[in-house]
Amino acid sequence: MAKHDIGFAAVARLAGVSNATVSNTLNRPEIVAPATRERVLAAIEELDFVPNRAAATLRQGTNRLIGLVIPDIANPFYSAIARGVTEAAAEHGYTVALCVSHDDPHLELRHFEMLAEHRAAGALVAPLTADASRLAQLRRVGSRLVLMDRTAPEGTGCSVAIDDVHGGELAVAHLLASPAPASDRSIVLVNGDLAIPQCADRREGARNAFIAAGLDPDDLREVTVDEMTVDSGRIAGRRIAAETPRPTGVFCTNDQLALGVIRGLNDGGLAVPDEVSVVGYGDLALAADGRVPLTTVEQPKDELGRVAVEILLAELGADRAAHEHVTRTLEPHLVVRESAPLPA
Amino acid sequence: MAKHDIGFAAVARLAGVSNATVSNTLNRPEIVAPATRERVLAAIEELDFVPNRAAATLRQGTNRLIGLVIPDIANPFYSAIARGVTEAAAEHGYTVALCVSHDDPHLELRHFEMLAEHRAAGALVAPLTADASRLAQLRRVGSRLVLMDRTAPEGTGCSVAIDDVHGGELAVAHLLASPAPASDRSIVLVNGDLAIPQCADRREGARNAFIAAGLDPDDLREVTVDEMTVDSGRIAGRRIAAETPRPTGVFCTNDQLALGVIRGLNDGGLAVPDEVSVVGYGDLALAADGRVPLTTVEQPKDELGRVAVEILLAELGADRAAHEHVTRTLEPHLVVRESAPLPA
DNA sequence: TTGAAAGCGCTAACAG
DNA sequence: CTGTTAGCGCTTTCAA
Repeated sequence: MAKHDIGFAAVARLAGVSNATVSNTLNRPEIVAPATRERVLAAIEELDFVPNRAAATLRQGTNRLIGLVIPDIANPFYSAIARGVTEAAAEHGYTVALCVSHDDPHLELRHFEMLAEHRAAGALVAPLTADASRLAQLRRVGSRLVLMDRTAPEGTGCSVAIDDVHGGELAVAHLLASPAPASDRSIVLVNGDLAIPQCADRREGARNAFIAAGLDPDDLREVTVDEMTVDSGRIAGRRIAAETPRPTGVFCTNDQLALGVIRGLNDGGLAVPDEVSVVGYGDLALAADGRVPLTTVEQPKDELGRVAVEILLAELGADRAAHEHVTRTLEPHLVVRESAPLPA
Repeated sequence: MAKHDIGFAAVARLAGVSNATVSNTLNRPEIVAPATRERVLAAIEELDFVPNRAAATLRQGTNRLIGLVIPDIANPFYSAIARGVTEAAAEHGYTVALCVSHDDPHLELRHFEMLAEHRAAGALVAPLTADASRLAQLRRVGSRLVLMDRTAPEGTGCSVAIDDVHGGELAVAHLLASPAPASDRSIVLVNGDLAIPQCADRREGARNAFIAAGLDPDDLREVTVDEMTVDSGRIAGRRIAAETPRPTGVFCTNDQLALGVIRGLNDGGLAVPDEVSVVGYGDLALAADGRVPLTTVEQPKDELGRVAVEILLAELGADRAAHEHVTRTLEPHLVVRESAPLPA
């Protein structure tokens, strides 16, 4: 990279010091006499010297590199996390290695091997499937891991997650709060596979909202879709429009689904929000700009990424043995838009 | 990362070979006798040995690491590129360092310094602003660069771009092709700042379409917005709805703008596509799912990323001096949806 | 086909 | 506060 590869030796010679002093000016400037420091810095400038991190990594056994392992960078949920991660990492002088797993265990493992070869300081992982054995496999690599958007089982490691139970509760409480008495309301939950922890949590929150309102959670009507996409949402929306009693509110566990449901409801002759309110989840960019701006639960994705970095760095600082695993939970917020306005 | 840091020496001892042979087994297996190779591999397995890339990098002076430098990873255009880049890089055994510049020249420079310290093989850069001096500064770092979504000036380096002139032409040709004779049509271009090369190119394409249809390009009506957002689009849409003659088609140079324009047009009492057709640009996820599915120009973003990686790797393979700079141009495609349907 | 040996550039004791 | 020194683990001639 640097033209003619210059090392500490050349800088030291030009500055008239030893290379230990060059190292110190770079890594612990405070212990170097100001005058010496100036001379070294001048020599560095003069020679266009670029320190070689590979050498430092080799010597120290660890690299200021963090792996970010996610299923898909084009998915806005993950790319928002990635933004938080890159910002926080840059602030701390760490480089981020972007590893996209496409949720392929083989690929994911290869990424971990690469990170290990680079002697990465650790990795932030957002696994799509909860497969415990895979996570165990990951930890086996020995690297420090922080799980994102998933809670690590009992002291197996650090993690940051979003409180989806609370998010589900916010959504349904809002649907229940509208003018008519709660008992007259009929709410439908459109959800994905309950094996996905997020789906199960959001449902639990929805049921909690019923309980808090003095209703029987089993009165929550549920529709399950195979894929959490606009298209399946639309099909679900049509079906819901045809059912009786006509629902007063629909909570979809993601925004794509909600967008589809609104269309499906419209297809079936129901107006949103005039006849039915719809709440989504996730607050994707498309939420605000759909045919009806979506009321949705906003997840602090940026913060999730930032916090993951901070937890990892804290873990690195701690004594290997002394370290207590940390689990942080972030709170989502309701963003009220037209698809489910505030009660009048 | 590896438990107790094992090196070639330990593997060599266990396999009863020298460490040169271990190195060869890993890097040039074909020159090692099969029996020997087996023994080495077994020892590696046995010891859970993870090679140390820092050592290799130190020795070789270069790292199998590619920097991806973009203004914003949460922007779907860039995250789509990132997907192509990570896929292609992984296929070639390269690691991707994600560097988000927020279009801050300082930050960008710091990222380049980091890449240089890591002895990265090169960097793929998508600069938001075309500032030539900044690009020159980047090349000064000495690293191999490939510009993305921008054409490198005359032999200054490699680049991959999308043919936005052609894209603009596709969009307006489609608007002009609808049933009524071309001469009865009135087209409005809603565009951002012409100082942005993409905006200028798309406009040029739009004018080319007029010429191709035998019309005077100066008859293309133009509206310029400050920001290319949904909100400014909406304002522009309202203004356009109030103008006479009423336009038959509107071409917006990005999808956010198009979404806003549709709303603004609706606000002004014009139905899309019944009274006015609207074409966007970019084919973001939100294009398909807005209030009216958007006809738009799809940019091959994934491919842009993949091609950038390939160009970089080709450049690395070539002799430093012998290398000819490569400029590739990718063709966009029109995706026809409801906002501007095919002529009946 | 395999081995011996010389560093790559940096850090971290330790001594001065 | 600064210098000396001994590697970190790998690649790469050069010989055998």
